[in-house]
Amino acid sequence: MERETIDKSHSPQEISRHWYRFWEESGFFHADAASQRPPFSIVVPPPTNAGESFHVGHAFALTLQDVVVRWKRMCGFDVHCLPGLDHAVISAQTAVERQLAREGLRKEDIGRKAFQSRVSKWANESGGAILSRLRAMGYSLDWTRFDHDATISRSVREAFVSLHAAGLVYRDNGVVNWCSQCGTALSDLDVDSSETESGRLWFVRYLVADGDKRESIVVATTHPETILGDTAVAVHPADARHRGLVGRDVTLPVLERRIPVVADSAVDKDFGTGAVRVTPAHDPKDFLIARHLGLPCVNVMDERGILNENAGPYRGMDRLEARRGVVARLEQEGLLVSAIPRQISISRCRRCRAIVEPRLSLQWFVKTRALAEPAIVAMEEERVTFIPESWRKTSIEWMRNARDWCVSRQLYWGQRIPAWTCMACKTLIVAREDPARCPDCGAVNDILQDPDVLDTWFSSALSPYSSMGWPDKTADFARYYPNDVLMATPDAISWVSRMIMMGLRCVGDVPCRKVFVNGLARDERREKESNARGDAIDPLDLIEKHGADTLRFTLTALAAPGADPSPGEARLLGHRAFVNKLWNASRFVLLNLDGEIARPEELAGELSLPSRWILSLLQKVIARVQQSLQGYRFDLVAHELYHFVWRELCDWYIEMSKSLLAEGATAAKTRRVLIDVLDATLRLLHPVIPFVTEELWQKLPHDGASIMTAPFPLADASRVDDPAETEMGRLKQLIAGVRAIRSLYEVEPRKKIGVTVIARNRDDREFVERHRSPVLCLARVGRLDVVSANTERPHTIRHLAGDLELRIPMAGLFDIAAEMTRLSKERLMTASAIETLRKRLDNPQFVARARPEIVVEHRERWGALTTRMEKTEETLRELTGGRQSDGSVSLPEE
RNA sequence: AGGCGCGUGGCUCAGUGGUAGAGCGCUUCCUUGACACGGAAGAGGUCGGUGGUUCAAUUCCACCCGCGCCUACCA
Repeated sequence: MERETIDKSHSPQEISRHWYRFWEESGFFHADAASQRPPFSIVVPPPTNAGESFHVGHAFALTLQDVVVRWKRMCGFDVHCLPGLDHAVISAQTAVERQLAREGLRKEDIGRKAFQSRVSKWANESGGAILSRLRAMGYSLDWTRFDHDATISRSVREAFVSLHAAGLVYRDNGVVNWCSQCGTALSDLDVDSSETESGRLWFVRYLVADGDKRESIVVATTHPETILGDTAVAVHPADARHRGLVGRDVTLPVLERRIPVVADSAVDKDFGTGAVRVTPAHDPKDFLIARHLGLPCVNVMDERGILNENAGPYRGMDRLEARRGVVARLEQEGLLVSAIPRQISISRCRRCRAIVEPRLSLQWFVKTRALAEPAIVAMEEERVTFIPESWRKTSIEWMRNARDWCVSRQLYWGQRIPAWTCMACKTLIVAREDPARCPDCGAVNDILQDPDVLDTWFSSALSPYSSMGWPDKTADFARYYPNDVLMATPDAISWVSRMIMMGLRCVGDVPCRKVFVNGLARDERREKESNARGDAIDPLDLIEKHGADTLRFTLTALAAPGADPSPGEARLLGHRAFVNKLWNASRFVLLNLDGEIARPEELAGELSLPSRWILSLLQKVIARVQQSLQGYRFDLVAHELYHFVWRELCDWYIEMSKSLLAEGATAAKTRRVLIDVLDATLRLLHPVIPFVTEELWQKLPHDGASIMTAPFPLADASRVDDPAETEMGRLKQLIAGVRAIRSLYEVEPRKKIGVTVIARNRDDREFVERHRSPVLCLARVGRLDVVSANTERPHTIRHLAGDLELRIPMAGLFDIAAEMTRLSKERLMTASAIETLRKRLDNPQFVARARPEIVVEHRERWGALTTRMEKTEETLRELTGGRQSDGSVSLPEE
């Protein structure tokens, strides 16, 4: 048979590109709605196309997702998993506005149409960068179904119109988060309010109008410039200090406007002076008070954050300029009582980082509470389950507290709101199709569409079914909805919550049955990965340096529930070494295939101990890996396979196979076992490290076109062989025991030594004889004797390897004092272990109340330790005798 | 302030009501034909603190301390 050659190490870049193209061109990623196989579908949380592309957090969630996808596919499922990419309307628009600014232009200068085509171009480039990273990571996504614009806009209209008809979407004036740099409203989730800055709390005196000059009320404010928009001063109705002023007017400083003093229970009596200025256009709470009491609203700022005509002398200034002006004026007029330093929390736009201020404007809102109720019920009834479970509570909590969601954005780029106004009769029309005429007055002209677009998350929330062609009744939708699972990062939990609300409302079922939430990716400084900070790690750099398999294996191994992975350099190197180890184990197998190879059915006959042992172990590994995958314990999957490959297959089986391959009697079967075990191992590893496993699998004798369509291994109970595992355990202990003594006495690694085993009985003797060959080879023993207890020679190194007693005569000198120190330490350790057990066994309560098998186990352990103790003490006595004669002992050369 | 989570060897993390584990790092020795991205052997932890439940607590409970994430408030 002609076999491929294999290098000493592999080149991840080349094989990755090669195999990804092969998989994609072979159509292995496609879902097939006509398939007879059971369906399995996954919702992809779309990476935001925000120009910063794709960070480690995405790589983390998507890697775990691809592990599931590949595993399910190998288990025979027809898997539906599409690449996702959301519009990120603000980011896209901001990026293009910056480009324009460099050309000295504003979006208004080039017009909506031209602007949109520029954003579209930008989004394609930026999106392309993300999509190429998804490929580089090896994600097996169905690219043939990736079509993110055409159907989405129909889905969005359908959802919006039906929600509006049900009264769950409405248009109203409201105080919303306003980003004056982006020039748009933002939802609560678009705002980052974690930052504080040093500011001041100013105390300002408002004089009572028509009153005594001494009558006044003092209010506190952190934003003095907005007093220009005050329309009242509010106090608590039960506050005795101010009761007399309620109903009277005060004079607004600077503008000299008369405003009333009102009572409202929303005021906190204990804060500041207990009197609060009411600025309905710039504070959500004040807005509610004003609405309640019928107070006017005065907006003093335009959409760019510049003070407007309502600001009197400060018109045209920005906020800080106006603030300085107002403060100076108040000081001049003696109305500034005091100013104390204070940390003020500031809100920033998550996209452009500009400071966000509340501002009154006409917007579209989604009634979150009403949508949340059925979603909360669905979670409580476990129609959606969370992994880890605790996220359910977080999601419910989020839904309970969510305020109405502002979904309109004053942008040029994004899904236009399907609402029109008839200029003739002012009727508001919300419709699926562009209206040709006004349904009210019949006008055909001057029906203007709302200029606003929808929040990115509005359409993203629909993606679990919009991507399947909803609202059309497509075969995909019928087959793959609801999705089986959604795999998300923790910061997407509010997005997931909205998705569940929208799914239940729009299509009447949850978007997915399970939500898996992974840990939060951190950088090497253990800080949260952040796009906004701009120094996030680009997974592409890691891939180029270490290979996608290494990155994937690292992320998988770090995916312990609740743990926050940080794929630092050292960690990646450790896992890269594993990939290399696997490569070289495969190389060993490939280089040893010349010669007869037993047919699979021949393994049913007699087999060597190591072969029985590794096959038995493999079954257990398969079972544990399956179980871990089912429980989303990706960390355990990685650790299990790491340990099996390195610590069992390589360290023991491959080592022992060397002598088995050298003997005619065992060689053919050993080749078969090596191939079978490696083949199964590669298939087990394929979901985690797809590229290298494909490369190796293709080089090995194999059936089928690709490892990714090969069946995932199933445990074969008939191969489980506990006696073989026990026997192998004893053998490993014997070899390790000799090695430990060699190392302790710094025996030259090349030098062969002699070992005598003290056989207690026939069983011990036969055991050693049976395994003479691996002991000679793996422990570098030149001569192995088995003697009865009465033939032991004094003054040799004595060692207990498990239950076997070894005597190792050392060539040359050995230090009695050192040997005694070692044994004394061992005696001490053993004594303390015996003491602990003795105490328990002497306690009548323990014997009476502990489970009987525990008591038995304690007795057995106590017995074994006592025997060990006796041996150790015996040796110490012998050594003491030896020292009495000459202080050290010279032993004959072996 | 509230919700959730986390505190186990130098680092990152598993785990368990009854002998404390892994990977990386560290120490010593070794280029022996799969692999120096390697091999062999080691060192290293009173499992955050205090109480409680129990024959027995790193594990269960309570409180405390420290850290993280999220939400809210901040005139």
